[in-house]
Amino acid sequence: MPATTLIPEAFAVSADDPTERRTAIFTTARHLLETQGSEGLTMRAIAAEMGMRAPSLYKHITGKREVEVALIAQGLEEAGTVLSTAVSRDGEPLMLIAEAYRAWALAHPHLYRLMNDHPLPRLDLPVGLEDRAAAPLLAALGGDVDKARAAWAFAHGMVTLEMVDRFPPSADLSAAWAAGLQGIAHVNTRSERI
Amino acid sequence: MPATTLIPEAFAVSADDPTERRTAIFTTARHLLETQGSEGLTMRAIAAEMGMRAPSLYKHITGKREVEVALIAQGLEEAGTVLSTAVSRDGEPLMLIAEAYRAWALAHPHLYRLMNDHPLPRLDLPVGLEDRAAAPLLAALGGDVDKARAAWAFAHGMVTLEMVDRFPPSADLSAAWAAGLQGIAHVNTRSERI
DNA sequence: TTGACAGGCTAACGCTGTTAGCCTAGACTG
DNA sequence: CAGTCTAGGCTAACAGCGTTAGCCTGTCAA
Repeated sequence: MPATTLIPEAFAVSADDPTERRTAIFTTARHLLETQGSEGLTMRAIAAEMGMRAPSLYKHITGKREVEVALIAQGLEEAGTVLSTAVSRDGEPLMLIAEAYRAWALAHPHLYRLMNDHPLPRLDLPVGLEDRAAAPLLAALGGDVDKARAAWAFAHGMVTLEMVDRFPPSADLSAAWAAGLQGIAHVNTRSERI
Repeated sequence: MPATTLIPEAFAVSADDPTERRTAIFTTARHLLETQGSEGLTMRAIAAEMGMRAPSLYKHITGKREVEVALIAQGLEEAGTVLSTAVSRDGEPLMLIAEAYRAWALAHPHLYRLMNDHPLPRLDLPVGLEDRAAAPLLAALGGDVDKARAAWAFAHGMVTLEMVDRFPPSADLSAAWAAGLQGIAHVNTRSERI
């Protein structure tokens, strides 16, 4: 339903473009998720925020899952960008990545959980998106995938445990981060495996 | 309602003890959680499994949260025991703990998630339970709390990422575990902080 | 002018946790 | 022994969830 069929649909983003309503749904959903958490992300709430009723959303999307997948893709995109930007600054790449990872996760805890608490909808995600988000970390560790996985798991663990308030208020988290990152960065993975 | 008031309630665990029905509810809930996951853990399902209706459960418990808290306490207790037992075997304590942690988590993924995806209900948990579960790891790292937190976060991250199928099937997880644990065990936390 | 249809709407279904209120069998008391 | 109390079942119902069916209306094309 572009105004004119001369313009291919993919480029016909105009005021009454059908994808605009979808985008608005995703934007509203993102706002709800960030401000109210996953419990506040309901179809009725999205619709209400847009001045309509929940069933009408289904004229534009197939279901709630599609909204979640869109937010997950958004999150991966943003996280990848944030990490790429981080390594371009002055300092030790691994530390810069870790700081950026933690900061982004804690700034968007609900989105982070939505992204990481369940298997990725890989079939519905842009190809390469997952790898793109992981690339800076892998590069910072010299392409050592074992170290990269260990560092990722460590960061993910630190962030999620912090989110669920699992460390005592007195805990020196900087020290824990340092212990984990330095250890993983400096260990000789080759010799360990012989 | 003990048969005789001569016996203090806390010790009057008999066939018609009111706590028995509660225990049965928790046992049923545990079974449902393990076999069907958290989605299968519904009040109606628990009741059905016990041959009754959901509202009747509320004669014995205050709500679903109490069931969850009981399962979380159960899980912490079991995990603590498993880790304590692990270090008593032959081998490097940290490795033994890691293997036991991973094995237990993967054997009870739904319970593990229930325990770790949200803040602990500390006020409703037996005192010392949390510390008891953490003690073996802290001991294995010579009482270094920073290393212990790092190792815990690493293990938690590895396990949760594995659970949500985040590593490619080709990933050598043993190598990633080794990289993380060796690194954290051998890093000099003191010098890092100066 | 007429027909198609995009995109709203209401009603409703089955699910969730939970509450209110009823009923009955057994136990305890006068 | 009769009467009362109550533990512990029950049904009905509520609000909220995602979702579907079916209706209606304004806009646009032929």
